[in-house]
Amino acid sequence: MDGMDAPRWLDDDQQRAWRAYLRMQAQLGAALNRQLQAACGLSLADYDVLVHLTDVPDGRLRPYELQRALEWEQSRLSHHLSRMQRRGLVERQECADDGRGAFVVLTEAGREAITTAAPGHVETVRALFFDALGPEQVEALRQLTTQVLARLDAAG
Amino acid sequence: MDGMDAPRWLDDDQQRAWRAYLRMQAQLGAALNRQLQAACGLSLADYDVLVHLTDVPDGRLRPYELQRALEWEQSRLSHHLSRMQRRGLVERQECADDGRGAFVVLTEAGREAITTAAPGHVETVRALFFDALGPEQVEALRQLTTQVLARLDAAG
DNA sequence: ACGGAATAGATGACACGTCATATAGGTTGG
DNA sequence: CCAACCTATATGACGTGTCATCTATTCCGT
Repeated sequence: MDGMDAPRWLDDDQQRAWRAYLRMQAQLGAALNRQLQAACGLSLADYDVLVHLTDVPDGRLRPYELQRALEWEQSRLSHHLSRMQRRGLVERQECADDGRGAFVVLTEAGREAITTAAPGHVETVRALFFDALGPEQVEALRQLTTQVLARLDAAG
Repeated sequence: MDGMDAPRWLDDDQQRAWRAYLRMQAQLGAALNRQLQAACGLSLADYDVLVHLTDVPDGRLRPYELQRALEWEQSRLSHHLSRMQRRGLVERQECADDGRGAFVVLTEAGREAITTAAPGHVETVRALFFDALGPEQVEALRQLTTQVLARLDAAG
């Protein structure tokens, strides 16, 4: 799959685009993380977990459902839930239907954290990202990322 | 800076674009990391460090220069260099001019690793990313990421 | 009913990142 | 000259991510 013979490099336009993308990706992620951390002590990962739990009746999901929704590795989720449990953001419950299974449940503290966090986070995403772009650019980005995702899915 | 009153949510187009971006960002990064790891036991971070060292005469830089080039936190670089040193990819040398200072030097193993890794890595970037896009899309991406970067720099 | 395969989840080891702090050497105004 | 300060770098603690592996169930074909 790799041992190529004549390495085709990226052309100048591709280089520029790639570098800019990598820089933006790193800085944007860092900025969003800092904002969330400062505003309410959550990480982006915490935020994503809490959003998914909030979106569901009873704030309660099987870990494997959460895993598929987040597209995380199983052990990443398991470790992360342990840490969030330690901080009181979620709880684990046994699952009556399936002896192997469990439930992750949003606690009151968890629900409050995400409720507090969401407006500021969305505002930051807008301020740092969408406010810099016109609607055509947003559409172009959606289109282009979707195409790359299709490619990634195809590659497995 | 955050405690907004009436939270303005993202509109549907923005939501779609944002979700697609986050998904692509995560999956692309993971795929590139896996490829590098499988092909030559390097991480993306290793790769970036080695590229910068390769681009310079003697393969030798002061850590603070490397830090600014990579836009990494200082302690991240220091820790990472320690790990790379342990694996024999770089060495540390004392700096005669400045008693506090040091040099990071590419070892032979380091130079060989990056030489081996680069073609496959570039090929993967092309295969997973640029092959999915037309030239106008590449230009649109460059433009859009550059605008966001300007915004991020301004927010500092 | 049973034995093997698949599924749900947890865990330990270890790489990676960040924050706060430590150390030591330069720089400079008085 | 030297005290206050700034710069270069390292480190320890701790949160995060991955891989390999372990356990307990459930499922399924015979």
